[in-house]
Amino acid sequence: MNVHSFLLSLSYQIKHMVALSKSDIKRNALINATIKLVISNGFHATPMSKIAKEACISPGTIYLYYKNKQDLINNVYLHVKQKFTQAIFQNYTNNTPVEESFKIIWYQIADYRLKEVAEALFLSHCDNTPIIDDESRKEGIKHLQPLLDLWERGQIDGIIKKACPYVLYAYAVYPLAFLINAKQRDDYELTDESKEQAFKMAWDSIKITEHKS
Amino acid sequence: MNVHSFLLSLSYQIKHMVALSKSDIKRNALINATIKLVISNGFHATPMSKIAKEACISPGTIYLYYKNKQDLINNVYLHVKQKFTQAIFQNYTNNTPVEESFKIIWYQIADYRLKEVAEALFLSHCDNTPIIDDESRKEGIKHLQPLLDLWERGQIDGIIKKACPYVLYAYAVYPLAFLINAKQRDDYELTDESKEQAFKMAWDSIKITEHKS
DNA sequence: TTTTTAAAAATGAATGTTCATTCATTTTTA
DNA sequence: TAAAAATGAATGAACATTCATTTTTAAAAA
Repeated sequence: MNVHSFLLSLSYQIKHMVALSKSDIKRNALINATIKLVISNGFHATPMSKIAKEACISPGTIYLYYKNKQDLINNVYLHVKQKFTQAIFQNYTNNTPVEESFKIIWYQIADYRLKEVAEALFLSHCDNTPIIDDESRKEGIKHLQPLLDLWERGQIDGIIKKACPYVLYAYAVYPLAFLINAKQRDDYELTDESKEQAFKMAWDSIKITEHKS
Repeated sequence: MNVHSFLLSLSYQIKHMVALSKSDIKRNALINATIKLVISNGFHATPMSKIAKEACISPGTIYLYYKNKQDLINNVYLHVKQKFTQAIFQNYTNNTPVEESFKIIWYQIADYRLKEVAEALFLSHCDNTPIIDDESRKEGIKHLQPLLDLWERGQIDGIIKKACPYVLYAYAVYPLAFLINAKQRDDYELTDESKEQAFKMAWDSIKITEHKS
């Protein structure tokens, strides 16, 4: 590849990046503004005008991207949910032993929530509140399938308790949301050590306990 | 006790009940209306006029009982929180063995949430949302002290893991909130059997695992 | 017991503000 | 230079809160 064609392809790539960005930059700014304001004020207490200001665009522009306020929040929810599930399954392959797989996914969840605190709070907010349409909410749950499959595999192997996915999720994953919330609101600190401890507790709760013979 | 004095005391009691009720009936109607509407619409999407209508009083009357909308929600939150903690510790005495004590309290929590579904959803809503003032929120946490003390006792006895109260709470109590939410929203059913299973998972997560010798 | 009366409680229409959404105009793009 | 994108002031609806008026209460007087 000579210099000329390299520069040509580079300029094309940059142009293409910019072209992609055009509206995507705005869309991202909008999403982040929504998340930020919703977690600190609540959805209905956050005016569109403030979201617009935070995203450095005009209120009218929001309506070029989303039909209305409800459509905005549904889409932001789905976007975050997708990013979340994308992040947590990235290192997972389904031929790894169950406990190790679970550990990998669990740590991905913990690390995602610790890194993307705002998004984590936003998800908690949406999941405990009637602001999201039922349809979008159902859509958001689907993405967890690989984890449910993993649990089923564990159950077949006699490693994981025969509880339904809701119960397993409640003990193995949901507590993390509480810890992140506490970390934000109170003075609780989630160190590497307590993360390890929290994982052990998650695993202890869903694994089948071996009895002393 | 003769008939006369019986009737006298009865009329006194009724009068006293009615006397107590006067504003208490309204206050209760107001609280229940708020809970009902907040869990189905969210706080900021619930107008005072609707709360008033649901409680069968006039919008203006609310302001005789509460300073403003924020004051109303703070008070409802504290009221429910108090009722909750009152309910869950009612059979607890601190000279019962740790595991049994925990089981008693845990089942009280589960049963309260199953019976008072609206209140349970309301608490989830408030605890994951910025609608409650920090001050009221802090006030609401205090009431859990007996449970924290129990855990400390368990830690001293070497029965319960040496995790901080936040972590213990996240695994031993918080998952119940998820299960109740799921029960409401989805088709998940919480039977006596799965309740037992959930308790076992809660206990398995916080107890110290004995190693095979 | 019935009537009177002043205080307390409750009412709901009116007020002023906030906000979602629109659209005529301006700016940017290619 | 025409089409596309963005703007932000204007509109109308919704809502929290107020307060002049009405209703209820219960104690005092008849």
